[in-house]
Amino acid sequence: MKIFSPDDENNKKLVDFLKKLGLSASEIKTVTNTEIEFKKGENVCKQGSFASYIMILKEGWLKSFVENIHFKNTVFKITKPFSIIGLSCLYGDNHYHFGCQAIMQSKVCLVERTVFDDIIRTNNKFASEIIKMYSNSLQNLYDRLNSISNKQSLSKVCDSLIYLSEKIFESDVIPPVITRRDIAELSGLATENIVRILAELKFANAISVDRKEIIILDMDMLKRFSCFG
Amino acid sequence: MKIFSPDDENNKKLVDFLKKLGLSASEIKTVTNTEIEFKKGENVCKQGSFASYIMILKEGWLKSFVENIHFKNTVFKITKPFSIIGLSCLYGDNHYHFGCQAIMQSKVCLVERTVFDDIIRTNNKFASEIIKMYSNSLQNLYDRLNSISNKQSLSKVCDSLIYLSEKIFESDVIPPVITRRDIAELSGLATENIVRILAELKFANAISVDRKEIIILDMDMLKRFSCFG
DNA sequence: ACACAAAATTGATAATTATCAATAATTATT
DNA sequence: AATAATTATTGATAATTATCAATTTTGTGT
Repeated sequence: MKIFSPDDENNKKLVDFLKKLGLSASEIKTVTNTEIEFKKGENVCKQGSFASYIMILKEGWLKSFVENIHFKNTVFKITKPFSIIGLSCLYGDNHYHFGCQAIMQSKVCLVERTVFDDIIRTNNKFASEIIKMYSNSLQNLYDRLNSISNKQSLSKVCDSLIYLSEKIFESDVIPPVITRRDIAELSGLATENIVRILAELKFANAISVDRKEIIILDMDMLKRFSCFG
Repeated sequence: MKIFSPDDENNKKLVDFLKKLGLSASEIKTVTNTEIEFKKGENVCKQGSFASYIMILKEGWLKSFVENIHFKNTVFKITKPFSIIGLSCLYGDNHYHFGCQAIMQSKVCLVERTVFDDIIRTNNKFASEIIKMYSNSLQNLYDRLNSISNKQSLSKVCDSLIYLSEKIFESDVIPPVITRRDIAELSGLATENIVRILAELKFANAISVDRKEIIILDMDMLKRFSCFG
């Protein structure tokens, strides 16, 4: 799978994405006006800080997480192009309730919250598409919460692998951009446990591992482990 | 605080609530048309089942949770009148990703998903209010996830008490309708732990306990414990 | 008020997962 | 290509929380 596309091709894809959401040419211009680049590891937004922007990921990969004061993170979403980040801040208490970090070099369009809000209020089709995203975000969060809160470590890791494969990369291959630590944070476990459980899954022929790349060989097995709890 | 109101007063409050969301008189009639009563402990919706309805809680109290196959539940929300349940099912895969149960006798208005969707598409003010609810739901879920995934038991219980006091009952008093088990499910812990931790908090004079009623005496202390992780 | 059922409580123990420490492998930098 | 820095891996141990069993308290229905 291609993780990186040249800029012009990427621009076109972004515009296509926004068109499908029902934005007009001028609205597209507005929301793609400000583009910021983030290096791997940089914070895209910081939990607790004032939420000025809604963001659109144009290029690269991000992870979104909740963090406690001891900097233990739980990742609830891996974000691929083209996705909108920060919808939960559109209304409410105006602060980010999560943090977001680039897991590789990424480009993000910043849209002022008020601008985004104006478009929603005047563009019905767009509002409707945004509501779909909210629905999906909630469903994803329920699934993550269920995995992290109600299951044991093997099932949690299987859930993370299924999530990455089916929802994010849409491939049997989970590329090296995802580290053991990312999987740990996604599963709510310590990194050392991930290593051990991946070794078990490899031994059971459910996955193969080549350096940091993970290939899912037996999705049914992962799903059985996931269900077992 | 009053948990139960006579029917006529309640009808008026429900209509007021819906008016504030921007619904017209005829729309209000549509969404309050079908009213169902649930006994304490009854399922209002079942995780995994087909999502036909969006629901409006008219009277009583509900808890929403994610459940695994061994019936271990994690509660992520206590619902009071007047709240909308099931917005996450408005689009997406058409199944409930959570379960919902009455924790006391409750009355719920059922609104067909398609009907709800139609109103959103035609009523801008309502759509905007619904988006606010989505934002709040996401923010609440991030907070719950952070508590359940990143903290230790004392902090988790404090978070649950703070949530119940500030967001749900808007009072220092957490009434007996909330059981030890509810707090356990809300905190992602076993009931026995809740008993022990409540005893600790009582000993520290952070709360007082009279049978099932919990009174918060020192909210600052709870918040310090919550932050500590 | 009585009997039954449900919920809360307490103590003891087991299971699970995190942490720590040390090393190996991989990736990034000069 | 060499070196530094990060990430992955392994084993041993500690900490946390769940589970189990027994008892008490509280709530419900007749």
